[in-house]
Amino acid sequence: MALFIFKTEPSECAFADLSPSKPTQWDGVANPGARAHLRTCREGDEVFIYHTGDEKAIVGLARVVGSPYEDPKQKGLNDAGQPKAPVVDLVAVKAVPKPVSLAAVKADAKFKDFALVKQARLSVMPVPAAIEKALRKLAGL
DNA sequence: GCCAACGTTGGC
DNA sequence: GCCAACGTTGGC
Repeated sequence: MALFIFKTEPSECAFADLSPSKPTQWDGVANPGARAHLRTCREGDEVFIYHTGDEKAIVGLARVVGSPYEDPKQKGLNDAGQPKAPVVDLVAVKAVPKPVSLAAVKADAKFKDFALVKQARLSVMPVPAAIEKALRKLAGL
């Protein structure tokens, strides 16, 4: 079971907009690297929702429902025969007890190679197994 | 197929 | 509001 981080503008699709029961389609991912990560999502994977903008913090935990599929608004396959614009459905699990700010992640040397601080403009990324525990702990999970 | 110019994201 | 990072586009 994998853990991911999805970044979002809270004004676009905030964690609070996700429902615990009715899956929300997570679309609009354009960056090729982010899309590649999105294609690796599987049923039951967990997703930290990170708010950009003024908050800059991991605020919630969600869960992947089903498998990635083609964005109905952008159909088509890439060269590898995969959906060109993959989307996944998410349901809310819960708000994290302790939001993890970007500043807190940056301040901890354990996370210095983490994509969240290293790679700008990546809106979907996996959380490496090596730091998963530390990140969960920071979030109070 | 290279690379300069441009656009967008997102932190500061 | 600025600017660094980085993807994309288009001229050659």
